[in-house]
Amino acid sequence: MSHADQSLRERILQTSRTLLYSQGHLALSMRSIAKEVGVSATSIYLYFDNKDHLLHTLIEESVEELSVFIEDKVLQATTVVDKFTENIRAYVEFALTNPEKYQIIYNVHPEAMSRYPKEKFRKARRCYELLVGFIEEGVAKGLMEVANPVIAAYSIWAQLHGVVSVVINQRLDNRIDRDLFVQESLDHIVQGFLVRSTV
Amino acid sequence: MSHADQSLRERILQTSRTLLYSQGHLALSMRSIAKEVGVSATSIYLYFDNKDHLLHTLIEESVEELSVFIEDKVLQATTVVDKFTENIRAYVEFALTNPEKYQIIYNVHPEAMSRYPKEKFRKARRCYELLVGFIEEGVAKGLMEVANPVIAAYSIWAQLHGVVSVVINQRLDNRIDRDLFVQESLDHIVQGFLVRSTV
DNA sequence: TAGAATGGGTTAACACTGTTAACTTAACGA
DNA sequence: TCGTTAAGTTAACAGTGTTAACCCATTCTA
Repeated sequence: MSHADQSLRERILQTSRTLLYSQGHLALSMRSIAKEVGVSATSIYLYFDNKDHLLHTLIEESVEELSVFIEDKVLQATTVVDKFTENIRAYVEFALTNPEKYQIIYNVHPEAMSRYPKEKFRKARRCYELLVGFIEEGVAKGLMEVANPVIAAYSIWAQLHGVVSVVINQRLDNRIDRDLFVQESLDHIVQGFLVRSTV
Repeated sequence: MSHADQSLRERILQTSRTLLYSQGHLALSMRSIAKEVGVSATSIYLYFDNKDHLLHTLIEESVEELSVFIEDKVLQATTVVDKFTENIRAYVEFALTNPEKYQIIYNVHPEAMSRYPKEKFRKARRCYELLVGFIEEGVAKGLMEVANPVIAAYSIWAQLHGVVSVVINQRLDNRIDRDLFVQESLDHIVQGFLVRSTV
C-alpha cells in the first residue's frame, strides 16, 4: 500500500509545505523531502520535472489560498469603498498571519519564477481583477480619483508588497512599532486614492 | 607578486561583483570566484569568514553607492518639496538603472541578512534620515501632512521597494507599460503626502 | 647566522546539493 | 505464460560550502 490514502504526489506536496513552514526554505532539499515522506529522492521526479516545478506547484497553491481569503473577506463588505479597503487590508492580513505562505509566493527562489510560464498566474490575477473592478466602480461613482485603474491596482499591489516585505523580512527599524507602521502605510496608500471628502 | 596592484581581498570583491552582474547570483560560487581570480577557493576564507560574509560586504558597498547617488541628486534640488521628490525619484532611478546592484542589496540571499548585525545598515540609514529631515521640514512649513515623519519615511521606502521589485523581477503584467507604471506609482506615493494646494 | 615563527597560500576531503541513467519488481492484458 | 507498463529503487555525476592539514617563503629573534 504505497498509496495509502493520499497519492504520493500529494504526500510530497504536503510534506514540502510542512518542511517549508517549519525549517525554512533553505532546508528544503529533494532528499530532505524524500526522507520525510519515506521514499527515495528520485521518486519525486516521477511527479515533478524538477525542483522548480515542485516549488511552482506550491506557489500556485498559496496563490489560490490568498485569492480565496481575499474574496471571502471582500464579500463581507458592502460599499465600494469598504470593499476596496477590505481587499487591501485582507491582502496584508493574509501576508502577516501566514508569512510562510506569503514567502512561498514571493521569496522562494525568485529565479524559479522567471523560468515558468506567466499564464499560471491567472489565479493570482483573479483577485487583482477584483481590485480593478472596485476602483473602476469607485471612479464611476466619483468616490475615487485615479488616471488608470489597471495601473493603479498594480501599483497598490506593489506598494503593499513592499510594506509587507519590509515587515516580514524584519528590515524594520527597531524604533518603529510594527502595527503602527502597517496601519499608517495602509492609510496612506488607501487615502491617496480616495477623493478627500471625509478629511 | 601575488598582490600585484590590488590586494587579493579587493580582487575577490571586484570579481564577485562582475560575476554577479554578468552571470547572476546563481552562478556565484566560491569556486567560480576563485577560478576567475586565479586562486584556490579556500583562499577566499583567508579574507572572509564565509560566503555570507562576502555577500554582506558586497551589500554594504551597494548600499554605500546608493546613498551617495541619492545624496548627490538631492543636493541639486532647491525647495523642500523638490528635495523630497528628488530623493524618491533618485532611489527608483538608481534601482532601475542598476538593477544588479539593487538586487545585491535586497535579493541576494535574504537569509544571509538576518544572520548579520543590523548595525551595519547605518550607512543605509543615512539617506533615510535625509528623507525624514525633508518630511519634518515640509510639515513645519505646512507643505506636507503626515502623522509621524519617521514612520512615513519608512513607509515610503517600503512602497518604493515594492514598486521597484515588481518591475525588476518582471512581475508586471504585459499589458502595463513599465515607465507609465513607475511614474503613476511615484506620483501617487508623493502626492499622498503633499497638501493639496496645487491640485 | 641558524632556527623558530608567521603570513599567505595550497591540496584533499567531507557532507551536502539537484539530477540522470540504469536497474528492479510488481501488476496487468492478450 | 509472455510482454508491457507503472512505480519505484540504487549508483553515480557534477556541483556546492567548508574544514583540516600541509607547504613554503619571508621575517623575527637568540
